[in-house]
This record gives sequence, C-alpha cells and structure tokens, in this order.
Amino acid sequence: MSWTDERVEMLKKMWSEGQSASQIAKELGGVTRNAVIGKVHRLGLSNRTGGEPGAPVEPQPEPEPRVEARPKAPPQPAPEAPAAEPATEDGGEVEARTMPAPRTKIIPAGQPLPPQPSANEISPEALAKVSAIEKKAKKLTLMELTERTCKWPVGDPATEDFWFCGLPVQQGKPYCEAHVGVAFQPMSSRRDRKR
DNA sequence: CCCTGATTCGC
DNA sequence: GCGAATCAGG
Repeated sequence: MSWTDERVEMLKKMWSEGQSASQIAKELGGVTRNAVIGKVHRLGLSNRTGGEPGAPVEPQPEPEPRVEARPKAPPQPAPEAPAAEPATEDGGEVEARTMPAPRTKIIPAGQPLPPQPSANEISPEALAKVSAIEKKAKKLTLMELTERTCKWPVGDPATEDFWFCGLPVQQGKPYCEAHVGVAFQPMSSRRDRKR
C-alpha cells in the first residue's frame, strides 16, 4: 500500500480527530501504526493541531463498533452466568388495553444484582465493588469482546439491557479485577459445609 | 502486560 | 519517502 491522496486525507482526518496511530492503521489497512506515525511526522503534523487552535478536538465521541476480523472470539460468557431475574412479575392484571408499544422498557432492570449465588457468601466488599464498577463498565456487546476485556455479563440477555463489563481483564483471567473477585472464590468460605 | 507516540536509519 | 526496529512513557 502506498500513501495515496485518499489515504493521506483519511490519515489527516483521523489524526486530527484524535484517533490513535494504531486505530488509523487498522482503518486504512495495509499499514502498521509505525507507518502511520512515520507519515504523520513527515507530514509535519506530529502535534494534533490538525484543525484550528480554537477547534477543540472531540474527546472521542465513542469507539465505533469496529468491524474487525476477530478470528478469536471465545464467546464464553460466565460459567456462573448471573442469570437475571425471571422478572415474571405479575402485577395482578396485565393492562394490555391500549398499549401502543411497550417495547422501550419491558424490564425494570438496572438491578446491580448480577451473580448472587443464593447459597454463597461473597465478601460484601467484593459485591459492592462489582456494583460500583458496573457504572464504569464499557458495556460491550458480545462481538466487541476481546481477549483482554472483561467478559462478565450484566443484565438479562433477553433484553436490550444486556452487556458485558468490558473493563480490562486481570492478567490471565477472563474478568476484570472486580468480577474475578466474585467469579473465582477462594472456596475457603465454602468449607463450612463440613460433613 | 497492554498501549501510546517519537526517533532512528537502512532501504 | 518509507516504515520496522527501537526507544520512552503511561
């Protein structure tokens, strides 16, 4: 691949948008981030002053769902998937009279009660940690998971309100630190079942 | 470890 | 001009 006008423009655009060299490289294809950086320098726009001094670069609107080729995408949710509540709450009578389309909010989800092994004693701290961290979760979709994104599922897979933690995993583990805490228990707290 | 950009230097 | 290798940080 060579630096055609189009490619250079794309480079300029993305670079000024604050995209990282590696991302630009992926987007363009056929080049490495090194190539991109090298080109950036040669073009003399090392400094992200692509636009005008008064043009505040958008602080990453949102990492678009890249359509990369993920040969490796272990769709292996959680062994102990935090099965969401059946939510089969029957409020008595179902007012299905003039319901236009209650598709928007079908589940009262939002409950930070993912993995609650009924008969389990996870340190309250760990649980608090988890519910707290879910606010920072990347909320990735299955396809967006990589080898190093937390694969802890949150919510009910049957609803729109479902996503994967996505935070950086703990080396070697499939989950982030917080979720590793509740996923892999030292099983020390389970030794009580003496018998 | 993962990632970032910066620089060098043979091609 | 190009970009892999390398360097320097986070």
